[in-house]
Amino acid sequence: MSKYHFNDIEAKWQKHWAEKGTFHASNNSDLPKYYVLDMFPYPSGAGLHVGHPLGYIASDVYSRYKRHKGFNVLHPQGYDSFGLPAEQYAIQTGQHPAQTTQVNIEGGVDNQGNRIAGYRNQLDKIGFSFDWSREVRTSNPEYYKWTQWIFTELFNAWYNFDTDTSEKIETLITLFSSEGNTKVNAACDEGMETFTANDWIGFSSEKQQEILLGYRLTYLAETEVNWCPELGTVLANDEIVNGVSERGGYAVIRKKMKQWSMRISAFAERLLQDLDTVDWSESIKETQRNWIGKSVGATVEFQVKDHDAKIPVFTTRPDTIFGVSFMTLAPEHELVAKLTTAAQKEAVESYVHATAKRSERERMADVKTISGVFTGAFAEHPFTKEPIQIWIGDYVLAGYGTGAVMAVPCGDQRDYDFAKHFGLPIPNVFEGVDISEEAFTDKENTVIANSDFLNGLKYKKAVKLAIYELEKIGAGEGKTNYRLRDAVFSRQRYWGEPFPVYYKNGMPQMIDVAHLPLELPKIEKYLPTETGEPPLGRADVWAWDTEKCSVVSNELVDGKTVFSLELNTMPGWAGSSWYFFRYMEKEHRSEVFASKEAMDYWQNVDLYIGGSEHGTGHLLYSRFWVKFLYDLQHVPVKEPFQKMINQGMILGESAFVYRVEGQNKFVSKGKKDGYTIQPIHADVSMVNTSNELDVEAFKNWRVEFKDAEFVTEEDGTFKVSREVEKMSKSKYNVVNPDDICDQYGADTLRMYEMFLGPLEQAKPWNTAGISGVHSFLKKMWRLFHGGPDDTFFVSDDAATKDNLKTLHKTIKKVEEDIENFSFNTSVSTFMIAVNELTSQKCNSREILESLVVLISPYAPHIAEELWSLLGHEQSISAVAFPKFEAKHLVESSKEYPISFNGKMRFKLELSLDMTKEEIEAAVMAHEKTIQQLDGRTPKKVIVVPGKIINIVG
RNA sequence: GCUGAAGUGGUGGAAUUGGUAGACACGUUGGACUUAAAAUCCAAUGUCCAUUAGGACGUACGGGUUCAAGUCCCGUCUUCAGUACCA
Repeated sequence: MSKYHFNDIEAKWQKHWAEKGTFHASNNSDLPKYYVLDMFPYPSGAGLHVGHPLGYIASDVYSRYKRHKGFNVLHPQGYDSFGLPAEQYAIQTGQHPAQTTQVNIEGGVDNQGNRIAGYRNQLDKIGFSFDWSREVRTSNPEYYKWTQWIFTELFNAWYNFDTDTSEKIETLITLFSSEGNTKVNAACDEGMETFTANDWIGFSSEKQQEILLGYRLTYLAETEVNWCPELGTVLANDEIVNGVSERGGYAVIRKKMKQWSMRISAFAERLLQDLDTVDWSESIKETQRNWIGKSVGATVEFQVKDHDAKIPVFTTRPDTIFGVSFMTLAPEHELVAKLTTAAQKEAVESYVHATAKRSERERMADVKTISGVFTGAFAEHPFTKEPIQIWIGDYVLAGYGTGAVMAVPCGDQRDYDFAKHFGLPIPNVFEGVDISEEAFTDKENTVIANSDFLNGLKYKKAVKLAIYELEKIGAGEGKTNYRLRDAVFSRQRYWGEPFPVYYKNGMPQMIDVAHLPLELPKIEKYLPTETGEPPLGRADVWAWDTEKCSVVSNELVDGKTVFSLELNTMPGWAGSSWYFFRYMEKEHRSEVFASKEAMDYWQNVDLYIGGSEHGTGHLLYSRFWVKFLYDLQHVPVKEPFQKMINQGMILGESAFVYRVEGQNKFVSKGKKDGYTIQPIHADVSMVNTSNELDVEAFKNWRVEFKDAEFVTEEDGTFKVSREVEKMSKSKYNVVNPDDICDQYGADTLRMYEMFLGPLEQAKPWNTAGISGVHSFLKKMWRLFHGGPDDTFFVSDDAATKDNLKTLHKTIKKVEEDIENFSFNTSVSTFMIAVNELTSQKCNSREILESLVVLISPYAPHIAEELWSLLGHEQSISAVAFPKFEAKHLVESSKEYPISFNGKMRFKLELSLDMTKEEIEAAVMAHEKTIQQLDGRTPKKVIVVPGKIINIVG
């Protein structure tokens, strides 16, 4: 073989790696461990486009590099295989989602006759060093058994704020029976009643269960949820974008439903603090901080006049307490109905009704409009005892803080606007500040005035004293508030994990791990039932027999030993919140979710690569579960992902043809002037690298284009215009990696994706540019094929000085680049190395062997092939990375740039042994210097040995 | 509005600590080889002026620090991403 037959080479080595299990990681190795993880994909029927593998290629380069560096590398892959598309496909076609999912992963033909390549086949073509023996699919019962188990563990736990850990529910029960709940500092539902030990012992079992539910880390509660009627399910906050569903863009309304929730809010402070312990980008940490939304301030209680009620509010500005001139409640606030006077009743009710009717989106759309109604009631200022009007207004959100605010118009712009609009007083509590135009919100320059004991104090001191005084009179206390809400965990869907829950007398009961997994039942249709129950409501065999410990027919439900099972399923993020532990275990997967030995060895993910779009969902939920599992000593780590890199999106270059408005006529890009045109997408596969459209193919693309007229350029070609957009099927700009592999090879694809630009940056894909990388690989191949008739040839002669210099500068640069995830620049470095070695006519074994190892993380197939041609029998994958030796880069002279006033004018080769004075003398004596100076005497000469010479004057 | 990131040739991008701006590629132009094509190779390619020698300008814009600024400082603009009546 003398030509570079990449297709043969790549198929050969991919087969070899699979057969030999080359990349299977060992769970007991003396080598240091390194765990590299990709965010696992949802296997959609559309298959991979060239944007998807970018992160996988980067992580694969790093994994292979780490193996060369002597690490035992775990680099697994799997599928986040529960999800909406498979279910919607099931609704349309009746095909079971499990079947669709399998075809999408393994390839085949779906029941609509579409040929599906299959994720696994597509991934295999790219030559990843994944350890497939540890594959995970979240929809496999063997896997979701443990997702269900974690759910039951959360159910059987509570959060103790005194020790700041999750504890077993038994410890809480013990506390309740010995001292009631008055001293317990736990995360619990709002408005939890207080009781003594005697009360507790006297409660019925149902009552006790109900109370415990208010403390459990996953709990059932009537909550106001984001209901999406089109999708027929509730959505979590992070599944809603701009007030509509992230998937499909459907309207979302507020609705009260009984739902499972996760008490993630208990972990808010730890989720925030531990961000400092991980090596993530500042922007993604910031996204998480915003989402957690910590704010420090105080709660203040306002006594309502003539009522036995207090209204608690949260404020970050207790220092402005004397600036309160009214209060505003959210229209949904529970006290509204009670407080409203008869005179205001009608106005208040119509306002409440009107806001309830508006969707989230409408409410967001006009934040500018100020609206509100006076309730007629008054509260009392805690210090001055002055009466304060109580209003309602939709600028106050029911879901944040206490759903009520103390309005300080002089210090808050929204309160200010509200006061101006309704003619309410605006007292000024700031010294020397003009508030006739707008509120004064700056904290730094605050000096408090007109505020009794706070007068003359600056912000920080005033806050402290205000809280102290509030606590003294029992009207408030210091308090930290978080924006992070508990996460709704129920979905009214079929294709998700069933809850391991049955109901006895209306109270939820967990199924013991010994009887898990609780597998999804078979149903005929994947739609909600006619009575509005979730799809599982259609199952006939969906009841739990507590004696047989198995699922039985619904007909057997008797309320004594056989009970109804939960009809909701878990959300998409359940399975992805712990999958990184599952990969660690390969031996006893049905017995444990991951063994202690495996977890002690692998610890956490050293490098996690994936998109930044999971900043608030997946990354927050998995951190929460890991902290919980850590508290119960199920896992040895507090954080799942030590270092994270977020790869940028690869964008597509869409092709547009211009259609003349109202006619079946298209004009080429250069001819469009004078026409009223409308751009439409053409499939990029019909356009060549010079932007010429294959007109015949275009005519055949759509029936309506068959007889279209085409106005071409002078040379007869028809040109499209290009625009960079997100890669998507609907924009006809998708490039399939399979095609690139067939045409140029996986090694070319891998190197080109790395060469495109910095990993974390968004960048457009341009197939035309791939030829540069491809010719580079061919050129490298030729370096090893300098024998007669281009046969393989390397010599055992000693390497020249130049050869060694090229090699070692390459080792140094490539090593630094990989460590810094600067993969694009190392591809350039390889090109420079091969260009140099080619012109040096290098065929030295010593040099070429090292070169092959250097490049093998990037282009593993060609590296394996050349390695075996060099006479090695073992795979190159574990060969030691070449060692950099600085001695080969030592220079005796330097070509100095000579600048005049900072501008480089000429270069001069000088010995590096020379002193500053000698250099200066040599430069000043040079004829070009004399010519440049033109008789002037320089004011100053800067000599930086080894760097530069600058002559000033 | 707030937060974060970024603005460099026709294009993707490089310049890791202030020290030769535009590495490495794509594209374009010209040439070699070939009956031809493909493949390969060679040369040119920031803009402007100049026949050459050479010169002026040049890293979003305006200032500043420095012998020297894409890089540091101040101000402005633009783009992208996240988030938003958060009290």
